[in-house]
Amino acid sequence: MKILVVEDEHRIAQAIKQGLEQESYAVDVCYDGEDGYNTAANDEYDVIILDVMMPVMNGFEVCKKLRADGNHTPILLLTAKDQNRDIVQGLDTGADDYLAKPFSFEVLLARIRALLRRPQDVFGELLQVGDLTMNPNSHEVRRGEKVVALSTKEYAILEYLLRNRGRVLSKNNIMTHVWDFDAEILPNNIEVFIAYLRAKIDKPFKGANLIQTVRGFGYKIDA
Amino acid sequence: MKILVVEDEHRIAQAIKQGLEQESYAVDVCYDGEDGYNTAANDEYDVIILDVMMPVMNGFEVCKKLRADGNHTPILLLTAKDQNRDIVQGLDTGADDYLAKPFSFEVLLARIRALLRRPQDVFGELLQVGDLTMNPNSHEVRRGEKVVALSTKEYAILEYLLRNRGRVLSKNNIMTHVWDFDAEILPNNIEVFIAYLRAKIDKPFKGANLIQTVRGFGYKIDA
DNA sequence: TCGAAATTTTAAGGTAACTTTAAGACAAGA
DNA sequence: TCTTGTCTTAAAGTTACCTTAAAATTTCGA
Repeated sequence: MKILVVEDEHRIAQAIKQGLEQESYAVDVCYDGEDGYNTAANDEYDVIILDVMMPVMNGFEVCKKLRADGNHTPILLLTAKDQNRDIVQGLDTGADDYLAKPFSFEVLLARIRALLRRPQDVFGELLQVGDLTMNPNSHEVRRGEKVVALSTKEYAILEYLLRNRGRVLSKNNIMTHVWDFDAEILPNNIEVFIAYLRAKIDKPFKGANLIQTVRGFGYKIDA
Repeated sequence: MKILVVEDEHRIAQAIKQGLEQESYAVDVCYDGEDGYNTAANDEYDVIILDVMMPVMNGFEVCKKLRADGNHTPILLLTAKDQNRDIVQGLDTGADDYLAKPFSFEVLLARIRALLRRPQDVFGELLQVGDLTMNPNSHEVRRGEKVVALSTKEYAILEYLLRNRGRVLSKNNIMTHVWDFDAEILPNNIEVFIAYLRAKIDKPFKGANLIQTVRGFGYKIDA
């Protein structure tokens, strides 16, 4: 899967590139609209991520031009928080989805997955460990038969753990994947959320505790 | 991408095979569980599609046996519509996803794509000496079948030894590699940790002692 | 738009696990 | 046998994590 990121802020562009590559996507980066347009026109990508505010040629223009060329690659627009009224315009230019900055990496990943998924895939994939299941489409989490209600952050952390089943994830990993790029939180915050998750998906059930602490390194989920 | 289909109903098996081949997957087919297990065990596949209801050996058994072998290939179970309550059991055996019959081909394709998107390298790297293994991703250390729990420092020292298998490492080497630059510890501290490690990975087991003292020089690990 | 409820964040105290130190016993080599 | 390096043991010191609760923030319905 090949993704093109067009974003003039190097720090953000690099963070996205690095994160996506860790998810084993192939990522190319362009730092302005014109370069982005040329790259997108010459190469085939599975998804294009376009920042709106950019020098030389903004995201809307790039998007419009690509569509005019008959290019149907799914496009995800990145907008600043207070540009919400521009979104309608953005989608009018032929973009498929948008995301307001700042956003967490997990949310970005989820949107990309959604764009890559075909419309027929109504039920989607199922993430599971032992008798714990998560349906990313319906957002439903179950332990055995019982449905478990999770808050946004709880859900995001659990999803991240499940998508890396068996692997130890540091608090830093969790922080950079679940929180906004520029968020600054205490490590203790992660501990608190892990405790919340355990209280909901482990403690009330007889079976093995799925969320495991690996002292000095982080946490992992495994049966 | 290579896919194994294990399904006793020839009509369905052939339909799946044909459809997947049109999507340019390489497809092998087995018509019963035992044959399926043997094929999966001998060949490397990217995804295994397993019918649950099968003669000789059912899908659950095949799945369980493959996982017991340490095979982590993504497995998609096919269940009959009214077997939903078996699903929990199915996922407990280590399957990654399931699909209730009858299903559309598009849904099957989407699920396969989802499975292929998963990070596969979670169980990739494995450090090994004799029957001692360390998985840096899951942080799991085993001697034979037995999982061994190590503290942070114990783990770090063992990892350093394993990455330099057969080479003699001085206490100073270990100190500078495992501790902070400015840490000041006694050489005796290393001896203590080596003793802890031996107590956990050598003493309780019949086989050869893996951690060896080289008097005057340091320690090495070797079979 | 306001207020209540839910969620997220911060903070502090407790605890078990881990690390370090120290001192005496032991073993190998001269 | 003596010296020196290593091993063992236990106690003291430290740290990472967990728990709890209150403060801050966000969400959402009236």
